Amino acid sequence: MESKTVVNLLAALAQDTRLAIFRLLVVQGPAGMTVGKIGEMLAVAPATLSFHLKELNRAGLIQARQEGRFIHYAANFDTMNDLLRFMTENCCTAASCATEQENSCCG
Amino acid sequence: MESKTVVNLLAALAQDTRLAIFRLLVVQGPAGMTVGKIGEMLAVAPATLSFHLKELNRAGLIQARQEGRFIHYAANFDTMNDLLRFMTENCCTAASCATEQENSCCG
DNA sequence: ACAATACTTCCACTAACATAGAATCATGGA
DNA sequence: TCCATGATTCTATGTTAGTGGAAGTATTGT
Repeated sequence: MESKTVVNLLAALAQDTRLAIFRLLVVQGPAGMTVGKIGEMLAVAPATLSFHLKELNRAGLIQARQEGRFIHYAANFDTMNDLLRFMTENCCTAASCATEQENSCCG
Repeated sequence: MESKTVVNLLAALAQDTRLAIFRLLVVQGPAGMTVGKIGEMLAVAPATLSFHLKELNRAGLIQARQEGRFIHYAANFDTMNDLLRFMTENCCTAASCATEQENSCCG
């Protein structure tokens, strides 16, 4: 995973509303949640919500699935897993920090 | 770990120069590295470097140690560990993602 | 005390981000 | 076809972040 990609992923999550959206979608699992429902749960205006969903989608952290006139967004666990692996390997590996290296959350 | 803290930590790392600084310091271990040396390695102007070091320090990701007229900055592994734990527990926990939950990089 | 070195703060500028009302697009039902 | 609904895009506005030259602070050696 490239350093530039990592920065984009971190930037995507480094915002209150977006982190909240992502955490919400993680709980929902692959089924995801409609834009309207997300907006309702988090009390975010449609335009603002759309903006943040676009950001998360662009980063690859969530993915859209159209169903009729509803759009379901779901967390992309693979991307999150890659990010966590990078962070663990590159940001937490030193003499003082080499006890347990084997991490992995989603296989 | 609070959600607001997490956003601050992610924001601190979501920048090319800062991620590079942190990764560099992680490799150096507790001994850390002087500001001058960091600037030399990454080719960053003094004022810019100082700005980013301040940001990382404010987030709690690095810590300063004065030695004579040199200031050594070292990665704060505890903070990084807490962040990784939060991310694993809150951003990667769903039906489709509950295989191995036990992660931890620095004890 | 003076000069040199190591960093930081100040400042001004530019670019990027966040927000939301209004307009628009797309889908499904009457 | 027309309308209602779900979601996005357009547009405007305010805020925050990143950059680096110049000036300031702190420490060491002479």
